[in-house]
Amino acid sequence: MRRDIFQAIADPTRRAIIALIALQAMTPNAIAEHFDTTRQAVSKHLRILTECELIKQEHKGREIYYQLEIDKMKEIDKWLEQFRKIWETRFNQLDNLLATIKKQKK
Amino acid sequence: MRRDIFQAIADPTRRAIIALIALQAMTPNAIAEHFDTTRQAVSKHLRILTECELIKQEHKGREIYYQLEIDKMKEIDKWLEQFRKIWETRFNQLDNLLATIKKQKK
DNA sequence: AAATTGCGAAACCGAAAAGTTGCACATATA
DNA sequence: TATATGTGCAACTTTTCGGTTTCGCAATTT
Repeated sequence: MRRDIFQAIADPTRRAIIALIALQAMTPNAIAEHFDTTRQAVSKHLRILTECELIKQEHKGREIYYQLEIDKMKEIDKWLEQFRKIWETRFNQLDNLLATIKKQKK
Repeated sequence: MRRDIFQAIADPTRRAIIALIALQAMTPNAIAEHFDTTRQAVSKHLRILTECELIKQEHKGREIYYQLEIDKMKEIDKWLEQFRKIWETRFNQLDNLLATIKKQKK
């Protein structure tokens, strides 16, 4: 079982679950109500998300609330960093180009 | 065939390819040299990446250079935005908390 | 023109993933 | 204590995925 964040967010249902509990912690049943699949299927997604520590449980009596581990999401952001550098550089280059053109017009 | 960016970056080889050609456009053969798989396997990954427009081709004679569509990467960044808001808010809350404690000490 | 090179596409295979069904277990309620 | 509720887990099935092999085609090179 590969179990990294990127594989975890590859599934659209899991992305929806993440977005859902980002707003507020929810129980599996409550989460499942938002989807067309069975509770067990959702439960499986929750297990996968838990395994890669994107979410965590909080037991309250017989209910289990799942909440987002927002810090883990930063790892995706961290990976994006290398590309952000590139697109910012390109933007700056464009910026410089525009500045040069402006200067030439004077 | 689902073919979205998140599914595309789920595979570690594809992420490596993306990082590789982010630096400079490369041909399939050149890319394949960096991996332990066959050229055809890499070619398949390239097709998937092309289909979701994360990379694009540039034909030069019989060679095809693949280059990153950096703008498409921004879509991941865009998705992250909703969570960035959350972690920045939490950071500010922590900040406020610390400020309050500091004030109380006075 | 013939051989070589760079490449994509199709067919096939094994492994992994996603979903369903059925069950077990703990907590709460009657 | 018996029953209902909230949940996870294991077994099974179907689908998807990543890889290899084989082939075909176009652009070079000889």
